[in-house]
Amino acid sequence: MEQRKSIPSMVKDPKLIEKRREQIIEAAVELFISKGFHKTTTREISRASGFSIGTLYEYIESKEDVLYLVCDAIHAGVEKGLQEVLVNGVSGAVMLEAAIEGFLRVMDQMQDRVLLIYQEIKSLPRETMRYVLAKEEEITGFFEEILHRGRRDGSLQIDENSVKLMAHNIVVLGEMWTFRRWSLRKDYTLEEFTKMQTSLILRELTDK
Amino acid sequence: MEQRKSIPSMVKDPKLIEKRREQIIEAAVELFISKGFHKTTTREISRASGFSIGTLYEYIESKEDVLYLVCDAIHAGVEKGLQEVLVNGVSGAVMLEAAIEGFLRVMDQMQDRVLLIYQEIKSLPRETMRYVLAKEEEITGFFEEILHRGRRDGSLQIDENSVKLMAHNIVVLGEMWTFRRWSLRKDYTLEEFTKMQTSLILRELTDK
Amino acid sequence: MEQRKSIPSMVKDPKLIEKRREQIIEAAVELFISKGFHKTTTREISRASGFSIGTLYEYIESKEDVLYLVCDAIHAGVEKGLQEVLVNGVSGAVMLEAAIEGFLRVMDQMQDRVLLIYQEIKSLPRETMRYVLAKEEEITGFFEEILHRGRRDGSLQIDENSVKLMAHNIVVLGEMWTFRRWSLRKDYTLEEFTKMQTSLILRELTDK
Amino acid sequence: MEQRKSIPSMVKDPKLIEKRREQIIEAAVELFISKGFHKTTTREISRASGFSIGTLYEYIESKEDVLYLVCDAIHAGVEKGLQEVLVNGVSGAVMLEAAIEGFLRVMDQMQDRVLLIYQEIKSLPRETMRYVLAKEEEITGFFEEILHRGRRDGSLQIDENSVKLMAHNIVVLGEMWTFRRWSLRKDYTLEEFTKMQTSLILRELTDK
DNA sequence: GATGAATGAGCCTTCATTCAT
DNA sequence: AATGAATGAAGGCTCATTCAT
Repeated sequence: MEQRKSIPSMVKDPKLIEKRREQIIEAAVELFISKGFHKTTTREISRASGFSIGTLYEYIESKEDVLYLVCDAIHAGVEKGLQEVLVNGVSGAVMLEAAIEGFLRVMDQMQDRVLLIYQEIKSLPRETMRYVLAKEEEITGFFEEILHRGRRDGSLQIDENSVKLMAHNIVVLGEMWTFRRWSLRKDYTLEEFTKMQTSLILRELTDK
Repeated sequence: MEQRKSIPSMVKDPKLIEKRREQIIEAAVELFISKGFHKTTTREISRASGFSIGTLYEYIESKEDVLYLVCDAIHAGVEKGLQEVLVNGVSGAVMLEAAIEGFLRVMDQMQDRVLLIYQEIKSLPRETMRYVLAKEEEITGFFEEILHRGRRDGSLQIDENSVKLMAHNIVVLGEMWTFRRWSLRKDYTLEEFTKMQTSLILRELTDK
Repeated sequence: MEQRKSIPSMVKDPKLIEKRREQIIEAAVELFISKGFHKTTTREISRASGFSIGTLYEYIESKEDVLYLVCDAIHAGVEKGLQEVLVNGVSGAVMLEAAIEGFLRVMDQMQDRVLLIYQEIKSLPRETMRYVLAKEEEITGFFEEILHRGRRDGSLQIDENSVKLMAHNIVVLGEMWTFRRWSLRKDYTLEEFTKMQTSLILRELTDK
Repeated sequence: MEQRKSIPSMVKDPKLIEKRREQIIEAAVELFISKGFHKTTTREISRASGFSIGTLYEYIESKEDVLYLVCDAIHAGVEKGLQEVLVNGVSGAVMLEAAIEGFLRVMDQMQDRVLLIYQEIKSLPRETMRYVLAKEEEITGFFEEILHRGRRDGSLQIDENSVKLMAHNIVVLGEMWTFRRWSLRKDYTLEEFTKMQTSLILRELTDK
C-alpha cells in the first residue's frame, strides 16, 4: 500500500495539528463542493475554519495540501462506511448483497464528496494523485475479496479472471449513482436502483 | 432538444469564425487535457491556436466560452462516432453488439476528452452546463432506442422499465473505461474488456 | 488668433473629408456626452458614424483627433449662435442685453456640449488644448467689445479696467447655467435666470 | 445630508485604514491632477502611495474608489477652509466679505483639486456622483446662510428670492477663478480679483 | 476609398504565500 | 501559536491602431 503522505506543520503538538486539520477539512469540503477547488480562496478556507490565514499556513504548506487532506478524509469516510457493512460468518453471496447495498448507501450519502474527488484530483501533484488513486483501488479490492470468498464457499459462480472485472463493475455502480444522478434520480430511488442492479449481478453470479 | 448556445463574435465572416474556432478548440483541448481548464491561460490558448490574444477574443467573449466550445466539440465527436456505428436492417441484438463495440472504441479514442468534460463541466455557467449534460442524455437515449428495437423485434428480452437502466449501464461502461483506465488496463485490453462486458449484457438480455 | 489645427487625412477629396468628418463629429458628440471620451471606443465611433473602423482612420490619425474635431465644432456652434444675436445700429446697452439673452439661450441649448469641452479638454495634447482655450477667449472678447461700445456711446458706465472682468463675469453666467444646472433648475427657469442676472448686471452698469 | 459612502477594506485596524487612505489620496490627487483619472494606472497610484499594488487593493475595492476618496477629501478641504473663515459676532455684511475673501483664498490654493472634481466627477458611479454633488450644494448653502443673516440684521439689502441666486453667484466666483485662471491671471492677481468682485457684490447688496 | 481581421501593449484586479509582531 | 498586513506575479480582457485585400 502507498505511504500516506505526511504534511509538515510548523506546530509541534500533534493533538492540536489533528484538531486544526479537522477544522480545515470540514470547512474546505463544503467550499470545494460548492465552488470547486480553484474558485475557493485560502482566505475563505481559513475564515470558514475559524482562524486566520496565517494560522492556516501553520498547518499546511500549500493550498494543494488542503485538497489532499480533503480527498484523504473522504476516502477514509467511504472506507469506514464499508467496514461497518461487513457481516462475518455468512456466505459470500449474502455478504456481497449486503456490501453492495451498504456501499451504495455510503455513496449516496457522500455523493458530493465523491464527485469532488473525481473533479479535482487532477489538481493534485502527481505523486499525491497516485496515492489517492491507490485508495480507490483498495475499494475495488474490497469487493474482489468478497467475490473470492463466495467463489470459495460455492455461493457464487464466477471464474477467476472475471473477479476483477466484476469488482470493478460493482464499484462503478456507486460512481454511476453519483455521476449520473441528475438523470437516474428522475427514474429511480436509491432503493429501486440498488435492488435492480443487485438482482442483475446476482442473477449473473448464481444459478438463479 | 436544448438549443445549442451560440457564442457572439466580433468577426463577420462565418466561414472564418468556424475555421478559427476549430483552431481554438484543437489547441484548447490539448491544453485543458494536460493542464486543466483553470491552469491554462488565455494567452496559452491563443498562442497554441496560432494567433494573438487579441484575435482569440475576436472569436470568443470569455475563457469559459472556450470550455464550452471544447465540450460541445467533444460531444459532437462522440455522437459522430456513434452514428457511424449504426447498421440498419439487422436485429436489435446485433445492432446492440455493434453499438457497444463502436461506442467503447470511440470512448477509448476520446478517453482524455471525455474525462475532460467530467472534470471541468462544473466550471461552465449553469445554463451552459445544462446544455452539455443534455447532450449526455442523448447518448443514453441512443442505446435506449436500440434496446427498444430489440424488444420489439424479439431479439432482446428486457422488460419496459429496465430499458432505461440498462441503457445507463451500457453508457457507464464507456465512462468506466475512461475513468478507471489506470486500473483496468493493467488487466484487460480494450478488446477483452469489450468482449467480456458485451457477453455479460447479452447473456442477461437473451436466452443464451 | 491661433492657427486652426489641420488634421491630415489619407483621403484626397476635400469635400468627402468634410462630409465624413461631419458624420464623425455628429456621432462622437453623442457618445462623448453620454459615456465620456475615455469610455467611448473608436469602434463605437466608427459604427455610429456609419462606416468601418478602417474608414474612420482614413479621416483621422488618432482618437484624440476626434475629440479635437468635436471641441472645434462645438465652439463653432457657440460662435455661430452668438453672431446671429448681434444686432447693429443700437446702443451698447441694448446690444448687451440682447447678447446676454442670446448667449444664455445658446448655452442652454448646447449645455451638454459645453460641459463636454470642460470635462475632456485635458485629454487633448497640450498644443491642441491651447487652441481650444483660445477659442474660449474669443467669446470673452466678444462681450468685451460690446462693453467697449457701450462705454463709447455712453449707454454703459464702466471704467476701462473693469471691462475685461465684467466680460468674464458674463461668460461665466453661461457656464454657470450649464455647470450648476442640477441645482439652478430647481429654482429658476432659463427666462428667470436670464432676467435676474441681466438686471443685476445692467443695474451695475447703468445709472438705473 | 447624504450619507457618506463607506468603502469596505480587507484590513481591520481603522487607524491603519485611515493612514493608508491618506497616503493613497495624497498620491492620487497629484497623479489625477497631472494626468487625469483615466490615464493614471492603479500601479502608479500604489507606487506613489509607497506600497505595492496588492496593498492598495487591501484598502479599496476598485480604482473608482480612489477617485471617490479623492473627491471627498477635496470637499472636506474646502469645507474646512470655509469653517476657519467664519467670524462670529459680526454683521452679515462683514461676515460675507470675510467669507468671500476666505473662500477665494481656499479656491486659489485648491484650484487644481477643484478643477479635478469637475473634470472627473462623471467617472464616478451614479450614486457616488450624487453624493459629491450634494457636497457642492452644501457650500452654496453656506453662503445662503450668511446672506440670510445679513438680511435679518439689516446689514444687507436683498430680497428673499434672490438669496439663492446670489449665493450661487458667489460660489461661481470661486469656480471662475479656477476655471478661467489661464485667462484671468494675465490681468488680475487674486487680491485684485477678490477686491473687484467683492465690491461689485457689496455695492449691489448695500446702499453704497 | 472602404473594409475589417489581426495585433499586442497595457490595464485592473486577484490571491497564494510570507513574515514581523 | 496566532495574527493579519504586505507582497507581486500572474491572469483575463480591452481597445487604439495597422494593413492586406
